[in-house]
Amino acid sequence: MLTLKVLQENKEYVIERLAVKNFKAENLINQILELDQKRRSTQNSMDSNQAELNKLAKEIGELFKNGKQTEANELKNKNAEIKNTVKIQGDELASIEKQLNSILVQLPNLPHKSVPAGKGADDNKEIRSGGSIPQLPENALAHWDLAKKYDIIDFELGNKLTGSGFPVYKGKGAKLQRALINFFLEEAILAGYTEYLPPILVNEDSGFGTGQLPDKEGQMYHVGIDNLYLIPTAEVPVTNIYRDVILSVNDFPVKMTAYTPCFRREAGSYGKDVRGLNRLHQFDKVEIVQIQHPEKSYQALEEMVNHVENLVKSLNLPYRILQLCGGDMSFTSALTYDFEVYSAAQDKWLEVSSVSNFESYQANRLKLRYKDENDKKTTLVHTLNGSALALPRIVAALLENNQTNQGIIIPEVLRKFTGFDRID
RNA sequence: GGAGAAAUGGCCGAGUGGUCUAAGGCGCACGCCUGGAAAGUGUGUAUGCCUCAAAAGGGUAUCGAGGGUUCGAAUCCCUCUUUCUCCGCCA
Repeated sequence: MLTLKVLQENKEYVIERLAVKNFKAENLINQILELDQKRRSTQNSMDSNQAELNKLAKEIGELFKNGKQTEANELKNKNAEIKNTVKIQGDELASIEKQLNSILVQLPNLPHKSVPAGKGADDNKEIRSGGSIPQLPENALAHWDLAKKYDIIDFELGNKLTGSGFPVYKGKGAKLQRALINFFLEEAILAGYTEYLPPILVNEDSGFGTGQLPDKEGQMYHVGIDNLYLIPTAEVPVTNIYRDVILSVNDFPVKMTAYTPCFRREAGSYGKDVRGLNRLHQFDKVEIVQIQHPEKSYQALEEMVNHVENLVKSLNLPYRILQLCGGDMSFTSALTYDFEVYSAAQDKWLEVSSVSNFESYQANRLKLRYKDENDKKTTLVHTLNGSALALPRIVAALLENNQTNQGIIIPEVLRKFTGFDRID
């Protein structure tokens, strides 16, 4: 969430920036500033009452010790009144803080200066592209047909076991998944990321820390009996490793990677573009996360974009990189690049990665700070993450683009992980 | 799942109602000492919020978390969480 400080000091700027995300902030900010005013005066008054109580308690103690019962009892009466006031003020303060917080979390992150205004996907800006679109044979098939032809992914079986959107990978299809996961993890490790294997169920605090709760509650599967959530991305457990942590300057950069399955309810997106692997309820993904000094976070973002670009390049997939416009960006992001690969038989661009800088927005929720050696103050860090990469759409594009009459050709870089060079 | 024990600062650890403004040690930082280092020695060493133009300073809260008793709680009571030991179950 945004800090109170930025709202107090740069109200007009915040309103202007949030308009880029098509968000009208003025009313909410006014409410916040008013509540904050109340919070401070209440706290101020409560603290001085409490100071008075502490002083009286000491005096009463002294009087008892000296055997002056009567005087002690007089002071006790005086005490009771102040104590009651403190109690009322404490309740009031808690209520104000609760209100304040509930409004504060409704404000999205400020988009970076470079973010273009826009309503949706059509207004995203292409940064660059690469690879070449393949010439497919006349009888080219979409990946769901190829999956059936070579018996490597069974969508109907997933329906039987769980429901739609939970495919079953089989034989070389299953091994291809494992190979991709290994390839992506190895590349991340080579790039200096530390591998983690985190839990895939998280508690409410973690969901709040990275911004999934309370805004996107309906998008996560919830295990009610234990009040836990299935993660929609490894970002959640991995970033939360550093919840409530104070780093020192020489801890930077923190670079972490993790493979996890990801679970998304995708409520409201039935019907369109959900065929085959295009949109699933469970899928595999390798994620990269960085925790950075605020001055270095945009440099880190570029580094992460380059990392992801090298992955799609090495898989020989035609790709393009988009900078998202304000209207298409997530609630928590300050700047996002999306990667899309071209899936030739479907004739579609498919999003396979999203790389974002959250600046201090998540850090503020996470209470993730660093301490400067010189001024001894704590400052919020910047957090970033990106998919590197999400598997299903990569598999879709690989199957479709690499189909030949002799089977599906496995990209060179994957062969040491698959142990085979084609699916036939 | 059942029974018992425990949770204190970066770490170890003392502390069973007021002198806790949390002993002592380790670590770390800075100084002194030294030719340099070690040893020795001195000082400092948490976080949030409020106050202050800022800094300094002051106030307040925090001893696993949340409630309660009391004029006063690290200390007493209740609930929860986690860890350890034993029992049960189990890949």
